[in-house]
Amino acid sequence: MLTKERQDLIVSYINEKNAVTVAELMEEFGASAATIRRDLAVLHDEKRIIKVFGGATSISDTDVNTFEPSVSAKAALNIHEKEAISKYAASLINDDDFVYIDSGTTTLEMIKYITNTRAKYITNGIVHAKKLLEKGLNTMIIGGRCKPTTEAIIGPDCIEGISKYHFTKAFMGTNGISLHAGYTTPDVDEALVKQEAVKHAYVSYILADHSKFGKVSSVTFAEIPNCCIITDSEVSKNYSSKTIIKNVNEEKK
Amino acid sequence: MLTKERQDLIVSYINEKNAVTVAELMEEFGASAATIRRDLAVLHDEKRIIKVFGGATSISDTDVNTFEPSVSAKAALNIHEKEAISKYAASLINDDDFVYIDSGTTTLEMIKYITNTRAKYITNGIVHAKKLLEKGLNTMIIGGRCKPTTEAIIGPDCIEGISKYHFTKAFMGTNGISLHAGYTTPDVDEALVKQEAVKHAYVSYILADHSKFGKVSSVTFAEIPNCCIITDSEVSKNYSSKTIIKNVNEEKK
DNA sequence: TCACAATCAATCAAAAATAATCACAAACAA
DNA sequence: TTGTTTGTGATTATTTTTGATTGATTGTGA
Repeated sequence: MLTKERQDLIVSYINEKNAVTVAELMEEFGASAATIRRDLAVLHDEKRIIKVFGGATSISDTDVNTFEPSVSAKAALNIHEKEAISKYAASLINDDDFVYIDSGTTTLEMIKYITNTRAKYITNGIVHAKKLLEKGLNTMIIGGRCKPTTEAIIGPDCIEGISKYHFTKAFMGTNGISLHAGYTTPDVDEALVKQEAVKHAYVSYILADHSKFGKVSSVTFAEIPNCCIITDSEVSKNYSSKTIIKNVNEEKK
Repeated sequence: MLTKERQDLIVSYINEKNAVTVAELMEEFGASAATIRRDLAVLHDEKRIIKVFGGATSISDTDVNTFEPSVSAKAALNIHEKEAISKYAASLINDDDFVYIDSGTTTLEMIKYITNTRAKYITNGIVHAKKLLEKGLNTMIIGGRCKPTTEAIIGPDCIEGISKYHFTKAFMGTNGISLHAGYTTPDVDEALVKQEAVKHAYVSYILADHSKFGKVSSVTFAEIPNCCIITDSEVSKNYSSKTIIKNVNEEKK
């Protein structure tokens, strides 16, 4: 049997079973443990499966408890909520807007629904820039150091780059929203970038589903009143007294 | 049996079976292993099958890479030459180098072969940045306007960004090399970016297969003596008198 | 906490597969 | 005819894959 063939079959097998042990795969394919482990290692690198201690699991079976899941794994969470939020956010873009799009999965989802081709777009997400380009939009990217896990652009060069511009609208992701800590994110470098972006935007929108409320991450990048929150369901009135809250479910009715 | 005829049959056979070994094809077509392998190599270059260790698989069951450049058709030309050039170029990178990687398909190919994880990398290609990140390399990206077709970053912000840095090595692509017009490219904006990159690099390497020689495109971005050409076969001695020419075929001996 | 078992990564040698080279034969052109 | 090109098979050195071994790491239960 071809090496490639066996690896393809292993992926199918794992996707069907959702989780398998090395011993199980040895039995199934008649190969040694070393070979199976090597296969799992390359398939893991190719992001076709997820290698775990003792075996492997399919990609869709994501682990929700990781500190900061990789872009692909994280994207699976709260799909419907994100979709509604993203669609509404995209509809806010007008002609002649100069739009900043923050890195992150929520804002990436939003790009799918952007229809305005007359606005100008700028982002610090590598994947975001590519998606914008594929839609034929007028796209710019901020320069700087690239963070491996989230594929976001960060660092002093990035902040300096942002400081030259003045956006009419900024669409931001966040990891936590709380009354006393404001908008927070786990990475200090990303927080600095977000902070600068919000500072240079006429209006900043925070895209966040209900699960983000009450959470606090390591670093604050903006205070609650500085941004307009776009979320999917009712939240504490404490937030609405300080900023405009667009409840997407209500909007759709 | 005609060579061409046999190759067509091999493609059909592989498409039907999805994956076959060389031994299987020897049996089926009564040819030697050498002949079968030659056929597979040809068919692989023609993108009609995918050659793997031990045999071949059909094109259809390839993993759909979500981030492949749409230029795949164009990229099929001069595969072996580009591969040899790319490998050699990648081998030039040392620890502590600050490497600029120009946008374009040749330099994208080169990233595959980069092994040095201690060097720092910076690029104006969006896909390039993503590939570098996926390899776990220390990656930066230049900011600026994004050009839709080539997914390259260009414009005044890009040039200003480059001007802040000093690269130890720059790896550049080109559309034409000629004695009187120097290195040329069709797009004015891209030319300006390339010009600035060469200006800020201690050594600039031009990656170009033999087909680029004698060609002239719209805009010149550097003169012949300013860069070191890495190419695949002998070219006019007029070039070698003005710069170092690394003949990859000779290098391999 | 500890010990123990299971699992893993690194290494090595053997086997399999490959690429490069050579020589031969058939097809072709002058 | 003669010389050249093209395809083929055999040979050989190199590369890839594989399974076994070993020492390190991880998870489990006392």
